[in-house]
Amino acid sequence: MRPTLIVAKDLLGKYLVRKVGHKKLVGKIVETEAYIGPEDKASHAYKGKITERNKAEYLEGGYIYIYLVYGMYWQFNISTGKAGRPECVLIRALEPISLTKKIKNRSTKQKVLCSAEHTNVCSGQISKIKITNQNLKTLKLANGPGKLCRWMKLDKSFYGEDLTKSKRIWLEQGEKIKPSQIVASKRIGIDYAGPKWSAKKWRFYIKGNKFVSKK
DNA sequence: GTACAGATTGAG
DNA sequence: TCAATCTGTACT
Repeated sequence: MRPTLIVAKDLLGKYLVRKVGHKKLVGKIVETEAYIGPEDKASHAYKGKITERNKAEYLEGGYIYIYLVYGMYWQFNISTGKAGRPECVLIRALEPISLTKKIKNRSTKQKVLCSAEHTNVCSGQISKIKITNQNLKTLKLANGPGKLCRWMKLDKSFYGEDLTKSKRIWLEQGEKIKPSQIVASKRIGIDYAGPKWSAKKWRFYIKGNKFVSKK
């Protein structure tokens, strides 16, 4: 079983695929955070706490731990480590891949304002397109942990599901991210855990990617 | 039983 | 800057 911090970095560039009806939503993982309980004060499993809400965090690696925050947003986590060890990786942002075909058709008449490239894997084809500022706005559907769950229609019904066996959500290899492209920084919104834990650079994102959540 | 903060977001 | 909205936890 691989260490959680390694998994958090390896997940960058992978494609998260969600099947809704006959349609597939595909998003490239561009931002993650590691939570390593029971030592980690920012973890829901701090001091080995187990509740109905967080018990999926104790599952062996590869299961879905999903929960509600602020009464309205779902947070999508993947459990890591051995069974009984409360460790997980929070997926914080996705770059929408499956939408670019639509965008591509529309962008032909628009001036290219942004030089960022975007990979299109619709219909199994891979091609690069230019992103305009307007397209960028349209594409920012999953640049935050709550937003990506809304986009992919993820909720409590996925609680404890095996990501390696599910027919409605799974991971694909995606793109190889070089270590030099990975930025490590402080985790977001956990200052209550105190300086020792909030200072840990356990948030990882792809350098320069336009779909990383703000800050 | 009641009070309250929280791994967020978007509108004003 | 703040409201929306709900669950676990720590109190009374």
